Amino acid sequence: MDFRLYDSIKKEKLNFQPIIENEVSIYICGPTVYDDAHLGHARSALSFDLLKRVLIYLDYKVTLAKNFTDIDDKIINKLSSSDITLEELTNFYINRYLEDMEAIGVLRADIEPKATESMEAMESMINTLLSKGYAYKLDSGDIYFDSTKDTKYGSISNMVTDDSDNISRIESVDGKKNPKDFALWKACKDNEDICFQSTLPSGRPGWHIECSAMIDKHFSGTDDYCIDIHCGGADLLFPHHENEAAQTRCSLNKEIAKYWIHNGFVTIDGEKMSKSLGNSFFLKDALKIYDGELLRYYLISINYRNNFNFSEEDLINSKKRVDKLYRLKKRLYGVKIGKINRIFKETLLEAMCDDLNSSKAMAVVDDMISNTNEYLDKEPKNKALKQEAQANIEFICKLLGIGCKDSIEWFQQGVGSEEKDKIDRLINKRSEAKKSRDFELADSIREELNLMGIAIMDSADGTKWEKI
RNA sequence: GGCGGCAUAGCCAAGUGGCUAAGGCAGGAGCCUGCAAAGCUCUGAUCCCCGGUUCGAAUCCGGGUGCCGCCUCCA
Repeated sequence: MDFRLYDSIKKEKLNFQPIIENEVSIYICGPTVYDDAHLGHARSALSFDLLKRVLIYLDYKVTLAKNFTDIDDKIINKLSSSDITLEELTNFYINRYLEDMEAIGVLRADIEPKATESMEAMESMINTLLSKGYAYKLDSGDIYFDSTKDTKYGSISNMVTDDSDNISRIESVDGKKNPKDFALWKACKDNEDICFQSTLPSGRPGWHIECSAMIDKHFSGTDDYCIDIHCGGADLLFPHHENEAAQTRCSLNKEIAKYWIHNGFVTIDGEKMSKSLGNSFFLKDALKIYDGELLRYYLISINYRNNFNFSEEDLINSKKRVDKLYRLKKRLYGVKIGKINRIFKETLLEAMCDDLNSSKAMAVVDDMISNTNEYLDKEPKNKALKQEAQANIEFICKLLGIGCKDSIEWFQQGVGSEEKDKIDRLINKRSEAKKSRDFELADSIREELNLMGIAIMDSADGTKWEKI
């Protein structure tokens, strides 16, 4: 099955052809770890999690790296107002990030490089750029990349304008040759700076060099490309990815990646979620209210390239949709996993192979759910059908990361054991009332449960309940 | 100012030249049910506006309008 993905540099859907047969190398620009992950981080991680899952099902040997930027001005700023060390701070947020991502079902990366553990690789790349004349050192010790020396600079973002207004918006640095030049290395300004010692002046790396160096360190690639797919948020396209590409091209004489994919933003009230706007919705806060799998479902319900306008109302509507999957799963409770429906599997995979069309994939899932329910309405005891449906749901879980939980627990989240006992007692009481045709009492018990936030539904195998 | 993206039913959202424009939520009707709920069935849009290309366009081109993003750290 062909896998097509939209390359955001070439701006077209391409048939994926790995640089090395049967293998896929993926690099994702990960977070700068100075604060908790927000929904934007979640969406980015989820988009590329789907990418990894699909490629695994296409039988590729996937190696996915996602870095942690653990040295950066923002981290240093945060450090100045506390007593902890850089490592303590960044480890704290790395762990928080990993916990949050696990809660929404993001598979761990195969490689999780940290900038501070890649200093030699950065030093080496900067020295190469200096010796080849692509970089220059200022009196301050800062080292800059000379963007005019790279003839392909601008090929990633198409941002090679030199209008005066643009120039005025870039922080002026004495000695910087061109407005688009960027720092490869920042020398220490005073004793309070966090500095790394090497053959370079005492200092710390610029942001862009990290990714180029880490990719070179962890992937061997081919003569033409370092890796297959480079991923990141759309906001990284310029200047970050342009600069990464330039550094790699000029130091290693090859392109950093064959394909580039970028996820759209999460917006709130139509505006991009960001620290500066103060409209961040932290994942950990969302997880206090909503189940991780529900957040996952909601965030992948539209295609990864679109902007995603977050709304709690839409999230709650998504819950109703996931509930349908779990009601079917509940209907199959205790049935063994059988043989998957081949057409369903292919249709679902095919949707995902079309540039990760998760929206279409969910329509395929919905179709499977209603078909299965329809057949089960007619033949409630068809065991083979139930086993097949179990297998279908198992596949949905593996490919999309949805429907993986226990169906009873899904509907009983947040209900304590004491409350469960009470619910069971009331349901028993109601069943007896029903048996003696005392519908008035039965209905009043149902109303009582309703007020407790519990919905009940009578079925052939007894009364079931759900937390509303 | 430069570069880029988006505009599809009340809402969310697929769709990248061609059968009746996916799917979900909400709404309406029905089946089922003691009544409900759940489940199932049926039910809604000519795709922001104008012009063009084409036998044929939501889909391509040109011009508008509106919204968003990048150009400074950002997933």
